[in-house]
Amino acid sequence: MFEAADVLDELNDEQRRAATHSDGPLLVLAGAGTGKTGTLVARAAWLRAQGTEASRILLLTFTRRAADDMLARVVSRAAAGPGGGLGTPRTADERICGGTFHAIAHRIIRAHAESFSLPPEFSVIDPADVADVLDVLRADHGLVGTERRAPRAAVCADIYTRCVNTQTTIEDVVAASFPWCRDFTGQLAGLFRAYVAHKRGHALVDFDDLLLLWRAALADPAAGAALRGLFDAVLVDEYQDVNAVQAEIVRLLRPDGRGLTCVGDDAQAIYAFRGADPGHLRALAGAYPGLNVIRLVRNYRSRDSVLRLANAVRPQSEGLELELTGLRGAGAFPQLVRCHDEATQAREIAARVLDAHESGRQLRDQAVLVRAAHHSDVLEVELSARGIPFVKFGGLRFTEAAHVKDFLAAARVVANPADDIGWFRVLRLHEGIGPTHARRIVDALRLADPSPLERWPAAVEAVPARARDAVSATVTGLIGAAALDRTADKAVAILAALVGPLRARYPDAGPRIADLERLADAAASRPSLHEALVELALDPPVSGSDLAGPPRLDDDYLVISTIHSAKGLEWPVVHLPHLVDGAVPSDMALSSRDGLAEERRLFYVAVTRARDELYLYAPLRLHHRRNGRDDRHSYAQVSRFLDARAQAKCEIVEAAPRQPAVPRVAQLAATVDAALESLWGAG
DNA sequence: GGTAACTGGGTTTTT
DNA sequence: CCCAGTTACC
Repeated sequence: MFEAADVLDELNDEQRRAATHSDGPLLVLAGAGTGKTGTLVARAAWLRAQGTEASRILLLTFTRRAADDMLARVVSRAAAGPGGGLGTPRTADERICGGTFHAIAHRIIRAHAESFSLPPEFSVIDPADVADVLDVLRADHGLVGTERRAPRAAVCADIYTRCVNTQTTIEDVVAASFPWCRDFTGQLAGLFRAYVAHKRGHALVDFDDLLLLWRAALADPAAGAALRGLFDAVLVDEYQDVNAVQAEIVRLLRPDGRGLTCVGDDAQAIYAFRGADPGHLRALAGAYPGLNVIRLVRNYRSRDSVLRLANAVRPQSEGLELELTGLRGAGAFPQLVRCHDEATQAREIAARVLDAHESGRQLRDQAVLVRAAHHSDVLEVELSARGIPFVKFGGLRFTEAAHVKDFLAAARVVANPADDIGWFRVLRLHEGIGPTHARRIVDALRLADPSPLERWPAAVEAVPARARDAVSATVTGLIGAAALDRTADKAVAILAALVGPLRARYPDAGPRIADLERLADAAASRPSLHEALVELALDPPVSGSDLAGPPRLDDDYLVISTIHSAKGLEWPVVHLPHLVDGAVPSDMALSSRDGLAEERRLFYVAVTRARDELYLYAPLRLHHRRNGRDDRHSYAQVSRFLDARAQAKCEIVEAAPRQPAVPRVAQLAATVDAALESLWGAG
């Protein structure tokens, strides 16, 4: 049914050794652009050719996009031969089980909710919801700012998730990463206990719980054997970005290492801030004595000129050294454009984007990669002014927009009436309902007891008179939605229930409601509202245009992305702005050694996204919004990562500010004021 | 007492 | 743009 030979023919020797490695544990150290994805796809294909059923191969990836990409490639090779097949598989046994750790964990937990004694209607809450829960509980635990400033809810949530993902005690996490919260360690412990109890009482599951529950089920003597037995082979991509819990899940899935393949590159570890630790990659050799290590160093992506800079920037790491060798010829030197200020930088980028476009590149062959989402603000204005279309990835997400959160909260209430955070948000949407009233109403519903919806007629007494009609209408609408069967009908009914309060709340309600109509459409195609909600929480649309439907093939636009979101991707032309200390590396990371090391890896990831042309920009005068007038700008240094050795691999260009076309006029405002004075008359 | 409206200061990266 | 803190209204 399937020819592995075709796939293997396209591989080099090391790749083929990795793809056809027999049974024991395998670690593939794959530098950037060395064909890691192709190798993993080939390995999955080879395993199938050896007789492993597709559904018994588990592929764990870092993003949903990476999983879909690889699954499609495996299938297209099997179903349509090399190069063919755009469709996704329809038959279950053709399908490899693939996704992020969180998505797979969710799938397993949802399927076995009863075995894990979870209510089947449990809600999955995102980090913002976690902060909302903590914000409510905070008051009971001596964490409201009175004499000394207590950590805010979002900070508490960060500490909590850090403890979980690194499996470290509060004392150690606070001491290492949140020293200003040291005085509150005791209160935080109480808060976290209450938070866990609250989640269990209201059928809430957060992102961390998904991993913890999967791990606990795997560690259970009875359930573990059954869950392990679901798979014969486990392939893990981007292993340098796993956290302690994920590493243990992998261990529990393949305790003896048979059928385990991990792929990673510790120079590309960029998720320490959320508990990932490339130490788990290095620890694999100790965990599996028979571990086979294969290095991929032949780079198929970038020109030598780009690779020379990449190698100069790449951090050194003990034991896992790796120097990339190019195969695509020399290429032009990367340009380092020293810009007078940010406006100059924006003009220089726009000019080079247009140059490349005129010499035959499509806009979508180019990307601008930034450290922080707001780094492209000035550029976006410049691009709009010049009529250059662009799409932005990363940064603020569609699901973080207020009205989207409102809709998701209402949908969660319908799916899981015990979801107090959802109730809270829906109630507060109404005029005249603040935190206190919302809490009273939620208390009156007694969500922890069975069937809170039936208690609504009594709870309505807790609504202040002037808001009663509006709130009643909304809740009645939601109760009606809960009674419907089809997902599509539910979604429509939920939106209908919200239209009134949304119009009252938002002056620009029209476009917001239009957004939600598309969201309701998207949710309607899912088998259940539950699945739709979790998919949205776990894998939110990355840009507002995502829900507008697939982009037309003739649409051409420049990509703007955070470096984090650009991981694993490549473009023929890459522009890297803001290469000054304070931005790259971020000033948030300057104080710690580890932080700085991660920033360097991030820069390495950015540089290695480029295939042919790489442009680096350093705006040397930055504006600041300060209260004082004197302090309008400061001077920046070219990023410390672009030291003399790295700059030697670049062509250096000076970009001066545009000369003003009109001569400077002194005291212009004084002239105007004097003219105005004549209007006020002689007093 | 509880809410809305205003103001001033701050902003990393994401499953 | 979003949050916290303050003030002014019901």
